[in-house]
Amino acid sequence: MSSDPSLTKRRKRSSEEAREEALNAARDLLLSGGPAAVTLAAVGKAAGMSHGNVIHHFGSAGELQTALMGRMVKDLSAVLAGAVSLIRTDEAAPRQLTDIVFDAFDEGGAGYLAAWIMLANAGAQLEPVREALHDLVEAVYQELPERDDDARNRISRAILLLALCAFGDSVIGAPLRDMLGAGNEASRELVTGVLTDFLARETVSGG
Amino acid sequence: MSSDPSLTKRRKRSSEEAREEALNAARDLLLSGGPAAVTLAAVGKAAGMSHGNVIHHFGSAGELQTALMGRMVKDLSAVLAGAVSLIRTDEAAPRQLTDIVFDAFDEGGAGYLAAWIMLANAGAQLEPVREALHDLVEAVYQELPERDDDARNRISRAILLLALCAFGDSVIGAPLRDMLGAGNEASRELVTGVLTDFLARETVSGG
DNA sequence: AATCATATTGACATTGGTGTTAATATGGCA
DNA sequence: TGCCATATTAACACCAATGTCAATATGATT
Repeated sequence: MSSDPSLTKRRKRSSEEAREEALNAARDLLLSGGPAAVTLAAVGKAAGMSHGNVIHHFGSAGELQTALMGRMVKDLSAVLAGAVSLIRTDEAAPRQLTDIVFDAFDEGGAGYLAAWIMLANAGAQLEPVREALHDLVEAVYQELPERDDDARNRISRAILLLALCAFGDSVIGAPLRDMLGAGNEASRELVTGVLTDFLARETVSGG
Repeated sequence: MSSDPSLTKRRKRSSEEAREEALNAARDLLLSGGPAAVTLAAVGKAAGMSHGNVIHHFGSAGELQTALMGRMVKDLSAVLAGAVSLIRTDEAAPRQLTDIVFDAFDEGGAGYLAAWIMLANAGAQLEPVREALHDLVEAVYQELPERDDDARNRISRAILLLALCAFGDSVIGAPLRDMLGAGNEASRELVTGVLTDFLARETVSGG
């Protein structure tokens, strides 16, 4: 009467598996319920383990937060790196670049995460993004027919605007677009237009 | 030995004064320490009252949060309304408009607040901003020499981009600009340039 | 001055999140 | 199969934040 395999009391995962499942649960909780929803008990329940076990794998609640931030920043960096390789192989129309970065920020929850990081005064956590952004600027730059300091500068500015808008849109875009009577794609179209201008202006000097 | 006026044990403010002082303290705490720093005890201490008194004036911690959100949204709306009247009197160069909105988001802490609101799934709190944005679009629109649906649409998009960037820059702008080697004014200059394009394009059709 | 409404306080109870520990089950390995 | 490292758990103590309440001080009004 106690041999039902579906009623297994415990399930022993590897340390990495346990961490990964807990981080996935924590991420879902953050996106659905905000920072306050990311508690040890809630994460444990969502991941199918006791809250004590979560502590066992991360050390403390704070370190769980840090790990979550680190993983999502890593994901964002990976997506940006993907954009880099795409740019280097394909011709990567501005709209593609826009979509990649926008998707990275809202699908992966990177926007909410970044906002959380900044609100928590943990801006240093974003550091790994620096290299990814740098690579992205460099990749776009290398695609330009005319390369000089001014061009690289222009690309940097374009990426800055792209990142600002992608972040902003992921966090507050929905209500803002609604207030302004703009469609779902409005922000992306807008940024794509600006990017196109920035990239097409390589023959004109100054501005 | 007990007649020192500076040692007054209690100070009885009006209900409105007490609320205002508590909200100011709560706002400062939010900006300096993040959402987690806004506790009844901390707010009370910063405002010079007991935490019980804070509850007495707001009803609960949640209602304090709601009140804080409401006040800061109201402040933001007021700043935007100020931009409207400025546009209607002065000629309001794009850079002025940029500065007003950017300042509203980072000086008043509206950016952090909006991020907090969105993270907490309280997006409905932003509703009062709708009218302010609408008025702003209308004010800029009325300044255009050539007014038609397309022009109004273009203004809406410009305001959307302005708001997205102002919000994004106030929350995550500092680290992003640093990563991209851009100066403090980079975001504003960038947006001003785009705004100028949007406003100057009134003679050209389409795009 | 006496009265009154209420802003204010301190002490208490409660709840929820965090962290600790000892005991237990699990899966790999010899 | 038996052993062992460790993932896992339940029960505990602890603390911080929230909320309640009775008592008190304060400023205004009469």
